Amino acid sequence: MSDTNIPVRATEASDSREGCREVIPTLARIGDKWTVMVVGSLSNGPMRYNQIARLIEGISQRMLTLTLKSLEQDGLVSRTMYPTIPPRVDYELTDLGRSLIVPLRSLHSWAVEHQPAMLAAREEFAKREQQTGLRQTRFTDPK
Amino acid sequence: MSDTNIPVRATEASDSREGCREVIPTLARIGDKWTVMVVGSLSNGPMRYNQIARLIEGISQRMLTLTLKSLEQDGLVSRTMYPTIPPRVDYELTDLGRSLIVPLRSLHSWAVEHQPAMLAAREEFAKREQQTGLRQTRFTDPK
DNA sequence: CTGCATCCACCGGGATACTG
DNA sequence: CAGTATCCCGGTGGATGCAG
Repeated sequence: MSDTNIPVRATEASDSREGCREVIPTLARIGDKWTVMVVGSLSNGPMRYNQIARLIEGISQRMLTLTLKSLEQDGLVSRTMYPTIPPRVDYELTDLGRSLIVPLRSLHSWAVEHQPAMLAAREEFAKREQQTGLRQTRFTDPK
Repeated sequence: MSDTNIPVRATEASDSREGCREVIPTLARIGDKWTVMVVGSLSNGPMRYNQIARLIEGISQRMLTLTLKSLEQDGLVSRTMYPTIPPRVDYELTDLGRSLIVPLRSLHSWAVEHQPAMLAAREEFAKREQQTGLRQTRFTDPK
């Protein structure tokens, strides 16, 4: 028995491999910082445009508008306009949008739990860098 | 009864708001498509550089190298070099890296389950766009 | 085979100014 | 208040070439 070299657990292989391809588009849509921030803000209930803007602080009008619009397109956020003067617009998570909070929480847990480990790993890596840097393999002269 | 307008569930408010800030750095690191693809590929066991490259197909050397290096920095992937000729390098998920699969799965589930809903929402939105487009509010003339 | 270095095109996103 | 339109810069990432 035993073949040449391919130890793939074929059972799960395609699952994990193909599986991750499916996450990409979703991740591209909902994975950027502004989207996460906006969804996070709206998770407390409906909000007006400027409320969100002030809450997030650092986001540009442009990005807020774009983010909200794309969220609306994807059916994650609903937009309600009151044609009063001055105008008022409320944004609110849809059921779909709220359902997104679940995986987001999962990510959040992981982040909180493992952030320290990652930072530690970074520093450790930096040190190793320096050490091996002494006998660094330099092909071309540093300019 | 009923007050003016602020229905905030203050209990969870800061949690959700502050909470999402913590996810940002993590998301920035592990949230891009290449990282996800690489982690997904490695979830089946250790792999060599070119194995990954061929498996992912579409990734440039540059991006693969950069992604792997940053993953190594963060302690998510371990790198083992065999100074043979030709050289051989194995990449493998660390425990930390494997732990990442959990939230990734969560995201994957959500993606698979709600992708259709999002697509549907998109098309619906496109239609509404057209309709309201007739009485579109155009301030400046389109050049 | 594994990987760095360089050049370069693209566009994400900030600042600003203007409209309804 | 709630956006829209424009300019513009920095970073992301692809293609190529070269070295251990």
